[in-house]
Amino acid sequence: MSKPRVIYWFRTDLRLHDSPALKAALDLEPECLYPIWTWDPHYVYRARVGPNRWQYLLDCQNDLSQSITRLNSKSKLLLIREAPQTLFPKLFKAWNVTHLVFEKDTDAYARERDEQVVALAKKAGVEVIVKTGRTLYDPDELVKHNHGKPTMSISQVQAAGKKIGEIARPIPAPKELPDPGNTDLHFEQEKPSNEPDINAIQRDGNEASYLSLAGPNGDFAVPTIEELGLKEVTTPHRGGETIALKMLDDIIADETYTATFEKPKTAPTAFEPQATTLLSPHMHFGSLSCREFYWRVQDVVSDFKGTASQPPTSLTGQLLFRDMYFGAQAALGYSFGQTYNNPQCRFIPWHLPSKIDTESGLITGDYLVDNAEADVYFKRWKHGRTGFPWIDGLMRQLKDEGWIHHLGRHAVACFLTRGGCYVDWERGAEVFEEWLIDHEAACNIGNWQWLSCTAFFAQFYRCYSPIAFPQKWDKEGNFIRKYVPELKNFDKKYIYEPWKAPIADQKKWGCRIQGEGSETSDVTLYPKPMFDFSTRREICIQGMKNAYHIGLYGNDPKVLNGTWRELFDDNAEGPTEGEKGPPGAMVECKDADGHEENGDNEPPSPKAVKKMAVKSEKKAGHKREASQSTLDNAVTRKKKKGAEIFPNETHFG
DNA sequence: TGGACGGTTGAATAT
DNA sequence: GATATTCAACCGTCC
Repeated sequence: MSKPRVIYWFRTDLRLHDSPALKAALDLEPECLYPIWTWDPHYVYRARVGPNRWQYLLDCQNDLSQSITRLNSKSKLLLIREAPQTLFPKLFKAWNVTHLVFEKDTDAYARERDEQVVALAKKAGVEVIVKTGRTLYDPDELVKHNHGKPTMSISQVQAAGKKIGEIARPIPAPKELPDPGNTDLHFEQEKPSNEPDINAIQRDGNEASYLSLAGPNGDFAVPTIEELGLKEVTTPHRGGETIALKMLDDIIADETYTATFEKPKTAPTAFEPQATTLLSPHMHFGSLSCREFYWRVQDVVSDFKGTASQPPTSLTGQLLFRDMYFGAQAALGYSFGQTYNNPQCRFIPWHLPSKIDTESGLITGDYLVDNAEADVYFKRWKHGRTGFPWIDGLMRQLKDEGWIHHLGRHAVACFLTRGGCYVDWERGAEVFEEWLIDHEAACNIGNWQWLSCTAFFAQFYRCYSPIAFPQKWDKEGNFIRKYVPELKNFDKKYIYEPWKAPIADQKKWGCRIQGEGSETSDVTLYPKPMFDFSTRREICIQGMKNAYHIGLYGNDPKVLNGTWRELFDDNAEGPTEGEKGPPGAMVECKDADGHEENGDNEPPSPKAVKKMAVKSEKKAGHKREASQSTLDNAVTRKKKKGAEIFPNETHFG
């Protein structure tokens, strides 16, 4: 009997150390092992991926390929540019494959894809081996031991984990690898459709990833950013297992840091160096195993002489949160990523709700503008032009570097949703998906639900102040001086609220506080705050209180069919007007019009807002655009400029 | 059953 | 300046 001919399919496990699936492949003692990566059009065209995360992925692939070659000079990572669903049947035949091995992936899309691939393998007579390795526990096992329910708290994860048993010790990297065997591709490439191409906005060159199966040189090489047509890479953070293991070594060498780490005490304002480990993107791409991290930390903690920190605030506690979100996603599938039809997610009538495909019950990736002012808030938030230096600094760091501290993510997420803009958390999650180099769908979705108080967390009256909160760590405002350089000369007294600085001082410090964020290149200008924070906070808290009182969840029939509006006052915050409407929080009208300008640009008090809301006119057959007529006026003016500010926002509204 | 309690990371004020 | 208390009051879990 001939020896196995094995394809090892790399996906979210771009490493050689502690890979249970790779070990399973090698345990077959194969005649040949093909280490492959399939260039999935889902990632190229459908998921939101900015140039920085692309670069990180390419780093990981290059490093892995070199590591493979070090173990066997005939081998490397073979990148094949076709969708796995169409490629595998041809590949099985061409390479006479007997086994396909890969690491389990419980993401909603990945499950669908892998089910298809397994079925194709079965049809071709290829044996499939799938091993869990991405998380501390198999997410499906966590769910099973949590009474079949999504894991929604750390105590549930701990209880379920206890039943599953001890977390596995890491497996050493292989010392040798079999030859890959014949790599001829004597078959036609099936080019995937690039419609819709959600990543078009990430490119300024020609996207050439599918020109040929084995790449432009026919050598299966990792593509370049240029080949993918992507815009400039700006992050200083680089990927790859070699870097990841070095970073881990450095962390572990500092025993006190490792053993006494408490996440809530780390400073979101710290840079060079940051206060946390920066290992999250390595976890995402699998260039570092979470069990490797867990046990290296745990062994330091066990030997530590002082008082070590405990989960959930300790380093290992961070991994439990990750597993919790994976467990929630594993149980809920696609519905985890949206409010609509999600039994665990509270329904809040946020502004800028997602469009819903009523056939599938899934969000489309596009959204509706129920309120022009909220859309301006959202775009100014996204591009770091809110006029709140703490928020703008974080958003600029996110856009440029692809990483911000966890508490910084809290600050901007609270601000966009329940603590300022009252904009749908799904909008924020999409921006993070686009820009974060460590974007992990489960964790990102879960954290946005947490911060928006729609799941996992409920204390919506605990609201992050963009002025007071950062001062807990950075009274001098050094973070602001780095990421909002317009304000670098401002006195610390005004650094978090520069609009309060006297005009004479503003001139002296070389930056005037004026305008609405349209001047993006002029460093002598910084915008006025886009609203009065305490006013907006009151409006939001009232809105949350009201929505909590009504108490709907995403799978409520009234949410599914749109009759939830019967339960909300027409003047409540959000697209609440009328007794009937489209499903979810969808709205029929998109653009505000016909409002007169007045010169008053001051934010209204909560009382004034209430009064204006009562006065606002209703037009028959035409939904109200915003709850406050005066705010509409201010917005109409902003909106015209807004269209010029963000010319690239083609996929929005 | 209902009341106590915990919930990784608030803010303002008092000591 | 650091730490404790109060603020107003949410949810889900647990006994």
